[in-house]
Amino acid sequence: MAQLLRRHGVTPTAQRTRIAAAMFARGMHVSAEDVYAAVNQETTSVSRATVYNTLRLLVEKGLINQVIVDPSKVFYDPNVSPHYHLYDIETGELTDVAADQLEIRGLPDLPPGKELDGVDVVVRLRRRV
Amino acid sequence: MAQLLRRHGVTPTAQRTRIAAAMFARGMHVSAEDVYAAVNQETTSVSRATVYNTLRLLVEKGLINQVIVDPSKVFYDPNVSPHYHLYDIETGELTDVAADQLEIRGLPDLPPGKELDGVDVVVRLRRRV
DNA sequence: GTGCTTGCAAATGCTTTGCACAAAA
DNA sequence: TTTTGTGCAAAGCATTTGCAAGCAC
Repeated sequence: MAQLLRRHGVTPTAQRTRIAAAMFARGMHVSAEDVYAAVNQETTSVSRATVYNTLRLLVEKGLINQVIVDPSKVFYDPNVSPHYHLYDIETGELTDVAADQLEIRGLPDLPPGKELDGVDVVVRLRRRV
Repeated sequence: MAQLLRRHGVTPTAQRTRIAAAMFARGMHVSAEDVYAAVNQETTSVSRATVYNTLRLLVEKGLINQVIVDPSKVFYDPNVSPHYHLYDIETGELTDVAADQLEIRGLPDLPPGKELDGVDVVVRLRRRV
């Protein structure tokens, strides 16, 4: 884990290593609060400030991604390969869909001077009525 | 405007009419704070609470949509026909793309007991380097 | 008159920041 | 030793809520 951090230009402190390990161990989409809870399961040893700072840093360095699907909080995703999301608007459950399953055609011409940063696709689900 | 509200099952009070009018007049994506400012340009006459309550109500009743692209605040969109978004991550500018320009294929099978609520597509742009 | 609406201010919840202390280079 | 990281508590912001007074039907 320390290797991975260093390879991405992040100094691997004890706290950062534990946070990154927690993210990749779950392999799932988690909120900052989830990470805070996971890292501090036994004893409280990593502060909220450090959790938030580190998550921001890991996003900057490309180790994880932000997922913006819920207006009330941000999710973090250790899967940085191209993929899309299923989001259950009732339970909050967030699931990956591999990018090669889904084909998008007809992307419009981009405005001049702009380039593509990425395409987010969120398929919203609800309980069948 | 009052007609429109009534047709959607919303009792058209003075405040709600002004809020809805402000939304549709701009025809653009706005935040709650933008609406609050627009409605109170001259004299302060609609409270924040009412702006937030009314926007929530208009979303419930299907007159407008929420757009979730920015982790720090929600945008509201008076365009409820199917369409996607271009989002400039640097300027915050949000632009519509008509749905018929873009084709999505290979949507995965939905989990049992769930149905589609909608598909959000956000094309993120950045300044070309 | 009864029930929905409004507005104020207070509360909430996620996230960021200031600053002193500790650890890394 | 000079820079970088950590933690606490406080601050910040968008949004929601409790409650009393006002309007709709």
